[in-house]
Amino acid sequence: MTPQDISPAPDAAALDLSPLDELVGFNIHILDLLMYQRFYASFDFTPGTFSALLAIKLNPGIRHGALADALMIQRPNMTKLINRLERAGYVRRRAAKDDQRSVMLRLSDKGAQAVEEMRAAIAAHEDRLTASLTPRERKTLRLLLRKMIVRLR
Amino acid sequence: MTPQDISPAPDAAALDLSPLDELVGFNIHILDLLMYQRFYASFDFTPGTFSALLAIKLNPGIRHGALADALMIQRPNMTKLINRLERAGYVRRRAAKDDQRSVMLRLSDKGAQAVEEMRAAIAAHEDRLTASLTPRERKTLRLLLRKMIVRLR
DNA sequence: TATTGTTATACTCTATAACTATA
DNA sequence: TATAGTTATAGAGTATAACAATA
Repeated sequence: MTPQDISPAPDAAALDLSPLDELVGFNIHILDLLMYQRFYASFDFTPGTFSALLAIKLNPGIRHGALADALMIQRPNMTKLINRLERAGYVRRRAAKDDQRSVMLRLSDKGAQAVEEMRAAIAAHEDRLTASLTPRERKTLRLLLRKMIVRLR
Repeated sequence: MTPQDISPAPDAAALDLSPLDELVGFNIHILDLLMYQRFYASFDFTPGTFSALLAIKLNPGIRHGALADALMIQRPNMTKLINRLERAGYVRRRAAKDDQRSVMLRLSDKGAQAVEEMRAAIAAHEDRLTASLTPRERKTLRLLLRKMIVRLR
């Protein structure tokens, strides 16, 4: 009989995950899951819907493919997302004048209004989620995340 | 004809995503996707496999449910993961003496050896992924991520 | 009656290949 | 021949409900 057979199994509070906690990748993943849970609990639209609408608003005429690349969504999946947004009356498709293969995206008035309402709600939500950080820490976090993203893109 | 109809559609390099880039949640999600891509390109095991094996190694006798909670994997999905690891000869299940419903998990010798090999490879991988940060920045990033996680858990 | 783990199943998200129409 | 977007489909990951065994 080894000491392992005697010592009681650790409960959730006493778990040792320290080597995992030191991995940036593990923490990024856990935090992504936590933030998604909060998002879905707070809104009746998805993060993808919001970011697509906002990106189209900021970049009217953006090409379908450029939007997919920016949000890291594959083109076939972006097609389905845009289909939903078009059926909901938020987004309009138009063929590009200079390249008939390309699809240019823009918001309808209804879409523009919807995204502004979302933005206000998202800003308040973001404040709640980052409440454990000071404004300076929030800025530092965004900066470090951006630095890694730019390098890995 | 509005100015939007005239101005060329922005290309990928000229996209304005600044309001999204200021959201911690958006950056966390993009970085999680990027790090997953790199992980899958570098290893023939999944992040979930590695973190489960390491957590069991660090906490021999950990309960099935406690492991699921720690890694934020639902119990039915954890069952499938442990099934695979048990079939591969890495993990052993044993009923807890004090509660016959509970399943205690521990690594086989083969599992313990496998996870040590993974750890070395993962450490080198983590170094490459965070190469854009100084050691001090890496520490700051982990600290800020942990701070948010502890609050949101 | 509640909890642990499992089973069965459905659902979402994502990935791959093939197709069209343009270039 | 290559590219943009679409379609169809398959696969992985995840979520939900119900069940058996135990508390």
